[in-house]
Amino acid sequence: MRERHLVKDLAEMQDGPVVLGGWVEKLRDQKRIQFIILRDETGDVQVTYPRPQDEDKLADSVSTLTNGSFVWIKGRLVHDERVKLGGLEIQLDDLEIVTLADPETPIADDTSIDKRLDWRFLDMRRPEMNLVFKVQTTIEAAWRKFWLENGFTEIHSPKLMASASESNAELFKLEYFETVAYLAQSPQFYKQMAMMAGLGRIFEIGPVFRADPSFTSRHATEFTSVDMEISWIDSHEDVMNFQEQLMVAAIQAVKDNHGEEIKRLFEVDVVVPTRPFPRIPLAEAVDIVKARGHEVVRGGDMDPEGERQIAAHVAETFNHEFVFLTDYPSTVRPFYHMRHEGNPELTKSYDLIWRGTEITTGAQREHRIDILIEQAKQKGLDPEGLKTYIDFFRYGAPTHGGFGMGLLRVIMLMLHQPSIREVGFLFRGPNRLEP
RNA sequence: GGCCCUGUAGCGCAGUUGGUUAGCGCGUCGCCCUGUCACGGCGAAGGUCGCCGGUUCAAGUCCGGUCAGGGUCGCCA
Repeated sequence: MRERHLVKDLAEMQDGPVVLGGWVEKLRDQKRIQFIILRDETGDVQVTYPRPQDEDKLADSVSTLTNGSFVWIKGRLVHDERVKLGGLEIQLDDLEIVTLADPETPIADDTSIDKRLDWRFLDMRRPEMNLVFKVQTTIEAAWRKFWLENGFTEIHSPKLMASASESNAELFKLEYFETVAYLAQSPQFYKQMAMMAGLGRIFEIGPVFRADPSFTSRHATEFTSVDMEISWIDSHEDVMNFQEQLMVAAIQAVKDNHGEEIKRLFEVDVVVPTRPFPRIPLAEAVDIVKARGHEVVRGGDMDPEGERQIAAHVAETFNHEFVFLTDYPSTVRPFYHMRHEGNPELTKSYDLIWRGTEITTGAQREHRIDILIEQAKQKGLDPEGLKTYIDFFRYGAPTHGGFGMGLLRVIMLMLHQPSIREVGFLFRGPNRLEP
């Protein structure tokens, strides 16, 4: 493989010969001097070529360049205060055109997100987009580091299933030889299975699918779910405690590695949250929101405006961007959430809200098979249809709990972006299967 | 799926009460330009006004339908 220098390293290098590979961001083609703004995945640099005489092949070659063309540049690095772009430039010695680009691009920086998604590979040449995926990589690495240091095992659960993992709604159905299969909408049952398998602590980062015709800035039909499950917990408080540490680890890592660049490109200050995060029982949160003038109409659950209101309350009262809403009513939670001892109306569950957007649902799970079956029946589910799942609990089960978190929502909120579409590699929604 | 909004050049937009040849900025192309850096100057190309139908002497403009997109709600992560 041909060695090349990266633009981001040039500032620290001494003047001398360099080789760069990248694409033409802008060509300023004057009669006597030519400037190429060259970009690679790490930054922009000016390449300069003063035409030595009227007839010059290299200058003619530069003139053929179009924006977006991929090229090799051979030249000499020169630090020069005149150059506003980083105080340095490359004096061009040789140009190799790898591929010329069509001169007119179908999108520009101010193009709406939907058209930019059509041409995502062009959109992602923007430094902001490059940074988004570096941030994502840093977040996942921080989580993995935390998990590995705390004795977790990684699992990869199947995404093809014979039946629904939770409800029959929102399921994608597909042909499967002589029968049908469904795409997993959650690894929920499998990560619980791992507890009964004695794995103790597990995590999974993987795709999930929801056939939900939802048109909002924070929903997709396929997205990456971050899941964790742990045994031997006393309550959902133990799960929240782990999640806090994960969020702090990720945000600290992003701040350390990309804080300045995020400030420069997104004008966002990355704020590492303090622990513990505020915790508010849901019933109390509903009252707080009501006192602020927003009546939550749906029975005992929080609506999006309520989540924004409670986030505003928490920001004012605790100066905190996160809040755990805890102890949701059993009416709005799935059958496998454990209920409070002595109060079956409430579950040992929580949602994590970050700046007004829900990013996580977590809970202690019901591990006692007879109670689990009873709760399924109360939800109108047929235990026969859940046989594979319920059998997990038949041969001994530890107490356990966990959570699922939307990766794109975390990144969207981290970078203060208006939509998960801005921060995903490619978006999948009810109206989008391409590219 | 409900409600609201938007579809006009490659991109972002303007278009008056329905009235001649549909404009502006960016981009693209051509010529000029010795250090530009949002380079600059001069010029040019580029349009089935989302689509179908209706009203009218006349529709980008009004009406109906339809398609696409956005926001929001429901639902969730």
